[in-house]
Amino acid sequence: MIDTTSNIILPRKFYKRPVLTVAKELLGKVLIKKENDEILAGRIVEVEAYDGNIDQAAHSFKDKTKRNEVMFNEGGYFYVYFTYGVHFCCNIVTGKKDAGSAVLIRAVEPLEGIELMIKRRFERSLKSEKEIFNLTSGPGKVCKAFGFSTEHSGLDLTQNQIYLIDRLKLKNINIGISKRIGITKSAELMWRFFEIGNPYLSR
DNA sequence: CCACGGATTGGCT
DNA sequence: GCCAATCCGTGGA
Repeated sequence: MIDTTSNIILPRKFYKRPVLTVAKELLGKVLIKKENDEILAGRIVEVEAYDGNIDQAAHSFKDKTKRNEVMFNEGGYFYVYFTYGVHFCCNIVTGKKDAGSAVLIRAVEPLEGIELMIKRRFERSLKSEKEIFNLTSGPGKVCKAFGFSTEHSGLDLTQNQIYLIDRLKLKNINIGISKRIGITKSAELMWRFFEIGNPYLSR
């Protein structure tokens, strides 16, 4: 059980730093979504950085539009977009206002509200024990399990509906680095960060 | 106005 | 491993 009150809600200044710094430090932090009587929580284990200044794969690489405008906020806002006509992906906006940078949440380790996540994601119960590793192991899967959609895009992560916490018991994380998955532009950038050996990673 | 492709996933060959 | 699903932003005619 995660204690969501005595832990520290990540403050604005955490998010306003450069995207690569924030991306790496997001590993191990806990993503929380509070609903009426339910709390959903997952420990972030895989992320990718996107930076509109130099990164052609970022939605913010071109000018501000209705779709990408949230990416131009200052750090600490939630950016959710719809893709392939099927899936949502959620991001953490970083940097100063108009930086156009964000971190994609690619995978989390489910901690709390797991039954509700299973219900939303599979619309049935688990077929096997190991299916738990397929629950939140990809960006679209995380959004399905948590119920994130574009209606949540633009939410302030320093408020108490959707937010991140730093657990008091810190543990060293073995960080792996690779190219980002599923993109063709700026594909050479090594901007994917993950916890080596964690069983909840994507793919 | 139309055609195309995408920060994905799951099912079928 | 390949490919359909299925919406929407973008770019060219």
